[in-house]
Amino acid sequence: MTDLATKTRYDPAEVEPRIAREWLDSGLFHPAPEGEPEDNYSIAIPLPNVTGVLHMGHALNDSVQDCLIRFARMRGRRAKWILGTDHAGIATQTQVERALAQEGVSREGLGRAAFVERVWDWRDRYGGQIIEQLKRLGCSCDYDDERFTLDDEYARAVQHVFVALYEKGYIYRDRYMVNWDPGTRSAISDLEVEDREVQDELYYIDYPLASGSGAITVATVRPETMLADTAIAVHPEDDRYRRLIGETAVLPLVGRKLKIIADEYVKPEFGTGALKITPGHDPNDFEIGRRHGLEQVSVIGEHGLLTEQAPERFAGLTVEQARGAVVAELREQGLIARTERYVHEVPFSQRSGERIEPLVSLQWFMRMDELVKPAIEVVRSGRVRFWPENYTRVYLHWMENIRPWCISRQLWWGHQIPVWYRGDQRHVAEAPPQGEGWERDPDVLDTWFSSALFPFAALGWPEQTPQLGAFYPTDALVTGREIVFLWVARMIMMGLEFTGQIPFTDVYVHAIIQAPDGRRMSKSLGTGVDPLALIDGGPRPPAFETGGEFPPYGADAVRWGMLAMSSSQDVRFSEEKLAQGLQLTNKLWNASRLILLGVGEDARAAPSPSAVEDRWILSRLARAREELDRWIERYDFSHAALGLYEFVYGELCDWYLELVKPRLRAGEADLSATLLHVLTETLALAHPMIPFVTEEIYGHLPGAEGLLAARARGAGDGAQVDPQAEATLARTIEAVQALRGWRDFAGVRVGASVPARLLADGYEQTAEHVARLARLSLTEDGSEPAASVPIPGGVVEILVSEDVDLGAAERRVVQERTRLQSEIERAERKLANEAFVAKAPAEVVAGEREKLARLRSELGAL
RNA sequence: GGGCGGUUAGCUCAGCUGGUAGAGCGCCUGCCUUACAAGCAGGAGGUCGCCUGUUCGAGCCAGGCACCGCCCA
Repeated sequence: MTDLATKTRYDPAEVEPRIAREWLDSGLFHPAPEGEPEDNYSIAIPLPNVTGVLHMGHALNDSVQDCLIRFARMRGRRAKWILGTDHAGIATQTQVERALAQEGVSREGLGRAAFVERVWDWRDRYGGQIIEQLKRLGCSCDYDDERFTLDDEYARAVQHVFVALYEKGYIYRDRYMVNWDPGTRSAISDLEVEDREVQDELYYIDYPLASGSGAITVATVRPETMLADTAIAVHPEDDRYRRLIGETAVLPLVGRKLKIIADEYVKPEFGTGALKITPGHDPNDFEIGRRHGLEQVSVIGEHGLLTEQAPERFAGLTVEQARGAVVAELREQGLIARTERYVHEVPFSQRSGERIEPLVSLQWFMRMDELVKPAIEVVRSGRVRFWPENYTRVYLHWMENIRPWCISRQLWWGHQIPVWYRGDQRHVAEAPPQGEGWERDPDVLDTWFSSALFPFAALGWPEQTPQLGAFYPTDALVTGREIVFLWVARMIMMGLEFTGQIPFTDVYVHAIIQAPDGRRMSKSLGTGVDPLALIDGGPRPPAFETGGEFPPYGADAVRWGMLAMSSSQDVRFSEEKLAQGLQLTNKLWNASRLILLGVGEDARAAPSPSAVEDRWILSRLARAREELDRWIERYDFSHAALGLYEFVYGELCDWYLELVKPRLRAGEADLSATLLHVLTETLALAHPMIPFVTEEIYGHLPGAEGLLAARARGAGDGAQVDPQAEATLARTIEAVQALRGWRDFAGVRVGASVPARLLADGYEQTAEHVARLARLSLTEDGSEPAASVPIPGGVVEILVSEDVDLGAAERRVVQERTRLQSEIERAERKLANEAFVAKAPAEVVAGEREKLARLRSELGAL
């Protein structure tokens, strides 16, 4: 244990590993599966990706969750933070493929079984990294009960769900337009697609009319897809083209006959007002094609190469090459009327960064229209609440417009779809079919399909396990807004469908920590911060102005800083907040030293107020606890963090400890007991936010038993609000501040004790405090005052002495008089305003009158 | 195109139902005062993005504008 007497600075690097070990060994984070979910408290962690390492988003997300978990635990609830990692299909597969590529091996070369084995190896070797990092942050997850979404047990839950939904008719296979990601060579869901602005070339192409009388010109940014055109569409009201509706054009280079159709989707003002329709390669055209019963032609295949359905000379080309070839031929034939620059939004894969190729392909889909209904209901009715609540509308809007979910992925790493085929036969079941010749569907499920089951599958569902009985439904789900749809909404739907219960009651959507440039932190832009570099010290990201190294802030400072930054809107990363957190830990450390080195070995914590300041600090403590509780219950962590800081600095250290120092030196027993009590309770208040330093200090308390983390807070402390003591101390503090300000202005030497008379009411119990903290020597002497300083309830007259600069004192008086006069004028003007007196609420007017009276008497006293 | 949020001190952010603007950092001055110099005490610094309105009174309410960010299509 750290030596209190000599260590004047709190040293997180020395303390944290030791405390972390104690916590883990204690078994505290691994609660027995007992009791009822209503009494217990649980949170399912947003599954970190096995390939991942901690980033700033986690640091905030996990600081919040641990604060909630520790808070609940210290209020006597059995608290479980459900831990797991996600197999992260695409991300993991890509990472392993990249590693293989270095060895010159391809996934295909290796074969599926061997490849999957390699991924497992990789996962076993590197997959635990983020879990170790959570321990470094001090997170009190249930590490003894960790899930992986590809564990056998979990996989059974996933298959069970697939089969059940299939049997209900919610899961089906269909040819449909999907977002094909050529980078990962898989379909991806709408939610994994992002639009980016791109500058393209808009080509105007003449399509000759079959009648031979001229041509119709269409505009397109993707001329290569013309090879798959099956119609031309115009707006039904467009006079320029009305006469052509029903006619036929001839597709250049291919010769296919294209019917000219009318559809309201076409915007007459865009391009020429005539739109080539390519149902096989454009989502909007796909819909139009369905409406008009058009043929679908696919000239682009899954590898992004032109297929045999294209004219032979194009087959096998890449999309890029095909565009060049098509444009060249069209030019040769004089069919390109003109081109122009065109800036527009184009879908890209968030996974690979490549441009999405919309393709029609055979995929598995999930109907959401039925599942969505109860999931909308539970949010509408408030059984599931969003914090902040405006996410309710965002959620409902998305849910009300939900579309089928493409759940199959052309990957090898993941939950392989439990469907087998033999000729025309299809077997959908958790177990493989009997007999020869069956072939399993090669696709795997979207990773989010399995993570949607996490809150209950992690607890052993579909078995009715004790864990499930004790901890499901969970209480809160803490997340950034980017996965509200990807994950939160789907968990609610799956939870309701399969357990008949909401998976959690509260969804807290927290802020996003931005880089100093006001944008999302990004590794590639060099604006990402590694939380471990903040804890241990390490290089600042290249894009940071200050450069150099982060000092080692320690886990508590990082956690406190994260919470302090976590307001309801996005915030820029603020290293100052971490520094403030470090100051707080250090302050607590030193305040504890003062107390612990001052009280006797045999002192024990107990509230034993014997002076007004004792009642005051107990009162403030009670209030601080009440406020902190309320803030945390409302997921307002920045106020909770700052409120704690304010209590520790502004009340405990700056005033209470200063007030009681003489009594502490005198070895007063009641005071020792009270001090220990106040310290213990303060540590308990602070612990959910800054667990390490508080646990460490707790270990030094005489008579302390067990772990602070396991201690119930506020247990039998009798701290209560005492308005009388608060009023007394409020005026005492104000008086000291007024006097200190005056001293400084009047140039009184710092150490000098100034003779003065205290002529004010309400200082019966605290006159000595005022005198000591403002360095006055109080006297009844009737000599002429050099100055008089207004304080609440009266005035302090400063007597003439060699330490008082009379000129400066006089200037101070003049300044003060001017200020008072202008305030008096303002109040008088307000009260002279008949409209104000007549219409403002009576108490406001009365308040103004009181203020005026007070100002006048202060002016008089000068 | 639709929607949401933001704009307050040099920086990062608070500011509850409208009643003369706050914190931390930074800056200035003074202090190594026996818990803490990663500290203590004191101080300077704001037309609350712009315009119009409602009101006795607007950072807060309403309408408009500008810029920034995010979400959905």
